[in-house]
Amino acid sequence: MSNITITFPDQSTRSFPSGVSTIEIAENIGPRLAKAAVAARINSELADLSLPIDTDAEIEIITGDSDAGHEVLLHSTAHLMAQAVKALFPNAKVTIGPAIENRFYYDFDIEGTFSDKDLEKIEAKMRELSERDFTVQRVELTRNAALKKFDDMGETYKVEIIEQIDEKDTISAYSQDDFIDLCRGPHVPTTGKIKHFKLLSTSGAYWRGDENNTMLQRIYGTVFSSKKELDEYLQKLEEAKKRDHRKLGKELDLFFFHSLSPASPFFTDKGAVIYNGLVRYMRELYLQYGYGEVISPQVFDMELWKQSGHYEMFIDNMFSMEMGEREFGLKPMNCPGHTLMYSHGLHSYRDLPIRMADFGRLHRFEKAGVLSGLTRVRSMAQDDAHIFCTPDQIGDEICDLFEMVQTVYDTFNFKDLSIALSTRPEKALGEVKLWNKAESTLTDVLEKSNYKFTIDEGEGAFYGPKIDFHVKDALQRDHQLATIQLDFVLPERFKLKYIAEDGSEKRPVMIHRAILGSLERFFGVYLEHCGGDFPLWLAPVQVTVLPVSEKVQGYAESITQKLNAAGLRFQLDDKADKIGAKIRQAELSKINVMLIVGEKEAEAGTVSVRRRHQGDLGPMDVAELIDLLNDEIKQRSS
RNA sequence: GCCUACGUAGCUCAGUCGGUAGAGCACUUCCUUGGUAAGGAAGAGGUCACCGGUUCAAGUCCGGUCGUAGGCUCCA
Repeated sequence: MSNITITFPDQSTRSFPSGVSTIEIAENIGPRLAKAAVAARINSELADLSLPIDTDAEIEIITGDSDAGHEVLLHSTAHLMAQAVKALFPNAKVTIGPAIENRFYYDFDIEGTFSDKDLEKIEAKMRELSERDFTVQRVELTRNAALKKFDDMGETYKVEIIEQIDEKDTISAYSQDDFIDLCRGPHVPTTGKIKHFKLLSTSGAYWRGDENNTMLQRIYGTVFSSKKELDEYLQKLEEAKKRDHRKLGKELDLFFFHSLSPASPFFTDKGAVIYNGLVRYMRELYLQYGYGEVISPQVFDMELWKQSGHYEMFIDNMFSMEMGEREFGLKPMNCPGHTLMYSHGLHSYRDLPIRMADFGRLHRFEKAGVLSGLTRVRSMAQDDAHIFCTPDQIGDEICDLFEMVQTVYDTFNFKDLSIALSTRPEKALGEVKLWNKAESTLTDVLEKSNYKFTIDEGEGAFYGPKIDFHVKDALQRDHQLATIQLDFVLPERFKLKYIAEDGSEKRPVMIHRAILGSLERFFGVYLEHCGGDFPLWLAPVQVTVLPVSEKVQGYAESITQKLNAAGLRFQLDDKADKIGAKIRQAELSKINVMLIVGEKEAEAGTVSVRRRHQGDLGPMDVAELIDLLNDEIKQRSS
């Protein structure tokens, strides 16, 4: 038998007999590597560890703790789960079971549904199947053989999938014990490699994601290469639950919902301080960047929405009302109203760009099933603005916007900005020519900027392409916040114009843009990001005065008068509680600054300062403290 | 909209086999006047989401409605 040369990622080479498998190579290198191995990469192609290699090749041994290995592990665990389900529910039909980020799922067509008890049983069965350590065997089939095999088994979904596989592609299946599943692979060599897994939840899911198809039963689960990683992941899920903005919103008394106005938040006085703080901050930036703020109507004759295209594209998401002869629509967006404001007067090219900001309340009738806390609501406001400009002003405007976005995200301590350009969707208004022009303008500006960006084909708004900004929060979750959308359609529909240098009438371009996005959603995302520990400038209660006993009530009141005069948001906790209880209460309410005043302080004319999560900072002069706090507020430090 | 789960005091949650409702925190009052994360006692607080059905009897069983939550493109 001849020998072949294997090249490793570090470029070292070794000779092996032809027909050697990656697992044999791994064993040759060391038993620990062989144990951790889940798959191989042979000449950059993912493959099973058992695949015989008969020519010179570059190989990489993939372990479960790498990204590629984790994906293999996730996918193999989905198979193990399918095997367990088929063992416990022989009538279940399998469909698909891919790996997704940190999790996997598998959709089954079964009579009835899976209960939590079923999940436990399935997980127990999976443990049993894992311990029996079956060999996972790859089989390659001809198209007809595959069709016959899965048809004989009654796996109609698999038959449907095989029918759609490209005739040129190899059809493969993987078996473990008596279970066989159509799959491209690769997979772990034996079921015993799958140890640290947990089933997470069940839900309904439509076959191929189409609500006209059969509803399948989906089970989500996760798996890691070590118990430590699994525990860390589960812990992260717990942490996310603790920081859930709905939970924090209730605990900190910031907002609530009522069934008589579904999905429409009520912000309490405390929540409104934060909400208005966000608005005030944006207004300051507007002043700096040359925006003018307007106030526009809430309700418009349907005529407007017909002209704008919303009637055609968005009516299912609009609140509407009939009043006598006329039909009105509650505005879901500000843009059509803004075109009316633009058209109210004549504009010279000298007036452009006009940057029209509006915090107007918007209503969108979102489907009941998609509503969620503050992140998906029916009543909201945006830090919305429309920029009316000439086509050659677009570049400068977008550069300014990039700068503004960066400033805002720095203020809120959001790192890891990523940018996506979304292009023309299937359901779109306007000529393809206009779309192409808009898309190439945005691509140009993006390429000139230093930002990295990806392209989301077909994800644009129906009136124009857009640039979306994503950030990562404190738990590394991705959120889309800012958006910049180019629009050549609305100006056309509303016949907007400006008088150009040569006296002719020209069509302006509209840029729709929001930096925080919806204030409601931003509120929720930021609440989770900061975990309820708001910076001083946004905190609903900035300072609380805690008298040690009733003897110093008068002195405590004199302190609150000074705080009041300094324009700070304060509280006085003059309940008959002991100081420890008052401090505990203030810490739980996440109040930034606690001022403890007792007889010592009253005599010296000072306050003892305690900052949230920091403990006792010692006595300080009140005037001095107020200066420090006002500085901190002015700088918006986080 | 569809699937599943849930809805009991302001909040967090018990409530077994169907027999008319409970705790802790918060609240009110009283005692305690204290020094950096919970002093003590008493009291008040409920149309068990809503509507209907079964039953001698429903928080509990059945049906419906409303609301809330997790999902519903991530190609075998």
